[in-house]
Formats: sequence, C-alpha cells, structure tokens
Amino acid sequence: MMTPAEAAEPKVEPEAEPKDAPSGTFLRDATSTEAICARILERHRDRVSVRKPHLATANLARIIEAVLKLSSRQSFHEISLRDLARVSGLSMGGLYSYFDNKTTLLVMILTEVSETVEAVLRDAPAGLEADPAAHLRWLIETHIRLTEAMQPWFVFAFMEAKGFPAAARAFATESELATERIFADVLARGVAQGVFTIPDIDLTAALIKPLLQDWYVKRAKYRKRGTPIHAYIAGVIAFVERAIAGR
Amino acid sequence: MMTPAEAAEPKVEPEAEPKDAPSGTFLRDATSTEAICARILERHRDRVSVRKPHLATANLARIIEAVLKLSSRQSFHEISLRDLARVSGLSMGGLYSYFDNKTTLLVMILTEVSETVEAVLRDAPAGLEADPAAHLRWLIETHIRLTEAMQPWFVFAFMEAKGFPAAARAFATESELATERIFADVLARGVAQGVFTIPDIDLTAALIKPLLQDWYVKRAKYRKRGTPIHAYIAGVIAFVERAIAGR
DNA sequence: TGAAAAATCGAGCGAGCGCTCGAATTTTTT
DNA sequence: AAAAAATTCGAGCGCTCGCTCGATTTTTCA
Repeated sequence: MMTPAEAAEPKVEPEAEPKDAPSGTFLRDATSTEAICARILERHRDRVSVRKPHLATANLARIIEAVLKLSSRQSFHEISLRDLARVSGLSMGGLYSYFDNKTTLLVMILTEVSETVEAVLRDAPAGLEADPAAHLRWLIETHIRLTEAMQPWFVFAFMEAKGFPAAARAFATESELATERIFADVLARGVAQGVFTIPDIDLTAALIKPLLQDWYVKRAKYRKRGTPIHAYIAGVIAFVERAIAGR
Repeated sequence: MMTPAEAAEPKVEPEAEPKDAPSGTFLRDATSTEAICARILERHRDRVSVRKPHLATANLARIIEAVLKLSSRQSFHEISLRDLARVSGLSMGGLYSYFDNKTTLLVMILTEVSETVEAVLRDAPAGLEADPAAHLRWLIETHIRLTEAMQPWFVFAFMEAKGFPAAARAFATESELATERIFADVLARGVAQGVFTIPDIDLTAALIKPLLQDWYVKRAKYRKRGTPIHAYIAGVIAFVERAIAGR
C-alpha cells in the first residue's frame, strides 16, 4: 500500500545516454556532490569555520555523502554524530567546523535541493515557451533526469521534510508550489493555443507532480523491475499527453 | 520540490457524503481507531499482557492515537516513550503491557495498514469484474476514500517504512506490489475487452498508484487549496480514463 | 467482604546522545 | 627553521533515551 524506503541500494548503472538528453552537460556538471557542496558552502559561508574553499568543499561533501548514505536505512534523527564521524572519516569535533548543530546540516541539504529544482526547471532552452507540448515534454524529462542525478538528495528532502524547523518547512512547501506553478503555466498556454484540453489546470498540474516524484521515491521498485529511465520518461509523457490531449 | 509533511493539521471536516459512496458503511465501521485496534489486538494477542479485551482495545487505541498524533511532526524514532505516556494518559510501565518494545509498536501499525488495504480492495461488489471501466472507477474511489478514512495511518506507514526491520519492510513492499497487481488485472481485462488502450499495463498500474497516494501524502496542500475529496476523486478518474481510453 | 488476580504505576538503571574545548597536528608565513 | 595560524582531534559533560521491576491500586469472585 505504501513504502518508498530503501531507495538507493545498488550503485547506479551508467545508462547509455541518448545524445539529445535535455540539459545533458549541465546536469552532469552541476549535480556532482562536489559541485553541489561548493554551492552549499557559498550559501552558508558564515557557518563554516574552515577557510580554504577546496578543503571545506571536499570535507562537506564527505559529510553529506555520509548523511545521504546512512539515511537510506534510518531517519536523519537516528543518525548519530558518531556514525557520521566514522562514515565520513572526520572526527566528532571536526564535524562542527562545518555546521553549528545537527539541524543546520539538515537545512543545508533541504535548501540546496529546493534551489536546484527551481533553477533547473526555469532554465528551459530559448524559444520553448512558444511550443507548450514540447515545453511540457522538456519539463517532464528534465525533472525526472534531475531527480535521478540527485536521487539521494531528493529522497532525503522528501522523507525528512516533516522534521524540519517551521521556517524551513514553509520554504519547502513554497518550493513545491513553485514547481507546480511552472507546470500550470505551460498547461495554461497549451489550453490557450488549443493544443491541450484540460478541465482543471491546477488539479492537473498537481497530479503530474507525483508521477515525476514516483521515480525517485520508489526507485528500488523500478530498479527491481528493470524499468530504464528513458522508458519511465516516455511512459509518463505518453500518459500525460493522452490525458490532456486537445480535441 | 517535494515535501509531504504536516499532513494532519486541522480536524477533518465531515463532508456531505454522496449516498452511493462505495463501501460507505464498511469504511465508516471498519476504520474507526477502536475497530482497527481490536483487529491489531487479535493479531498480536500473545504480545499484550492485558487480558480483558475491551480494556486492552481502548488502551491500545489511546497509545496508537498518540503515536499518530505525535508522528505528524516528528519521526517515530523521535517520539519518546515519555511523550507517548503523557499524551496517551498511561504510565511508562503501562505502555509495556501492550508491546514488548518500541519496534513492535511500529510493526503493529504497519501490518494493520497493509492488511486493511488488501482486504478492502479485494472486496469489490459482485459482478463488477464484468465491467472493467466501472471496476477501475470503484478501485480508484475506494482507495482514496479508504486512505482518507485512515489518513494518519497511511501517512505513518508511508513515511516510516524505511525504519522498519527488514522482514516488515519486505512485507510492506509485497503489499505495495499486490495493490498494483489488482489495478493491473483490471487494466488487462479492459484491454482484452477493447475498452482500454494501454501500451504498457504494468507501468500504467504503477503510475496510477502515486495519483492515489498523493491525496494522503500531501493532504495539507489539498486542504489549503480547498479541494474536496469528491473533486479529487473525479479529477483522478477523468485523468486516468482519458489516458487509457480505447480508440 | 476479604483475599487472590489483574492492571497500573513511576523512580531508577545503564547506555548512547549532541555538543564542547583544550591539546595535538598540519599548513602557511616569515 | 622557527613562529604563527589554521585545522583536526576525541575524551568527557550533562542529559535524555528505552526499558525494568517492586510497590501500589483496582477488579474479580468465592
């Protein structure tokens, strides 16, 4: 009936990538743990006491990689700082050069995920707004590929949101709505142009969202079934396009 | 980007129920906390030391109600037995008359949710198998209404599955697949009768699932938007039916 | 009504938690 | 090569955790 869980078991098998994958290079460059941690560092420069950026980025990456690894089997609250020190290779005290308390570490990860989604989805290739059907396809594929590239991050943010401090939770909610608005805009433009037929645009945008999220929330299930990412993307696009097809 | 969270804020406003709601009386009778706890008790008679069934059911209900209430803002692991004693009105020691350790309590809740879904969805009105379109509509509506009636239970099972012991996790995964199979069967029968056109039945069944789950996972969002349950059900049915409509 | 049985209680136990801080080590500067 | 600065270290602090168990209260029934 439910259960996402244990999403990140074996290692990702590098799939033969179609050449025309959207934002291909961007996704690969911008979603490495190192690259993300460099951005986190920039956003939280004041909280991190280590001055050398290269060193700080590398260690923060090791810490966060340890969090994401351990969080596949335990909630964030269950992960002790001793576990974290052991898995990341730093000492207890060393950890506290990178955050002032455990909750800050949680917030660092959440905010980075939110910001990344927004930035990537708003960065559609020029001219795509003119073609709502193509734009929608691009949004669906890009969203799924982004969450694939940052899968442990998204699972973490999805599952741990409840435990965030109120401010961070409000921020996450707003971020969710922002994504939905991006989809609703495209749907509205398609209806205006007569290529889509949609009785309730907001509800439809809301229904597309969980179709995209299922790929990372239930990653283990699709892996077990042997569904490759391009098949999932094609399946979602086909399902959605038929559901909103114009007359 | 994500965030279910804080699903269960205000109290449920009793909605004007359409008379023909499926399993209407069953859902109301079988999904009260008392009724569910009576079933849990039966399944775990050996773990509970209190002999009088009426007493045991009432206290177990208070304990589980406390868990579900507290779990809307914290993970199960964060809920201390002292919190649980305070909110449920029992003493520390009293709690241990109803389970032998904290994990057992977790497992009790999960297994009951799994069993309930299976039992309810397999209990379609007689003759419905002959009409796949009607059967599919019944499955969608019944699933959503069941998860609405037991919303905190479903959110709990969904969010805490990761922390279950391996055996319980495997059981939950199997339960998820069983539900999907029920949907896949109906889709296959519809395709055979020529009323549905579906390129990949298993993938389609897999995509319908998150549409049903979104109602309880993101309950707060739909509440904030003022989307009533019948509108959500109608929206999902319309969306799915267009996506799989026959030629 | 009184004694046996059932149910409830909560202070106390060892263990593990988040976090600190002075000492030790490494890197940079002169 | 020595001094200064930056970084890393981990034992130890106070605290809360899950859980126990003998004392106490409530219920049952001859």
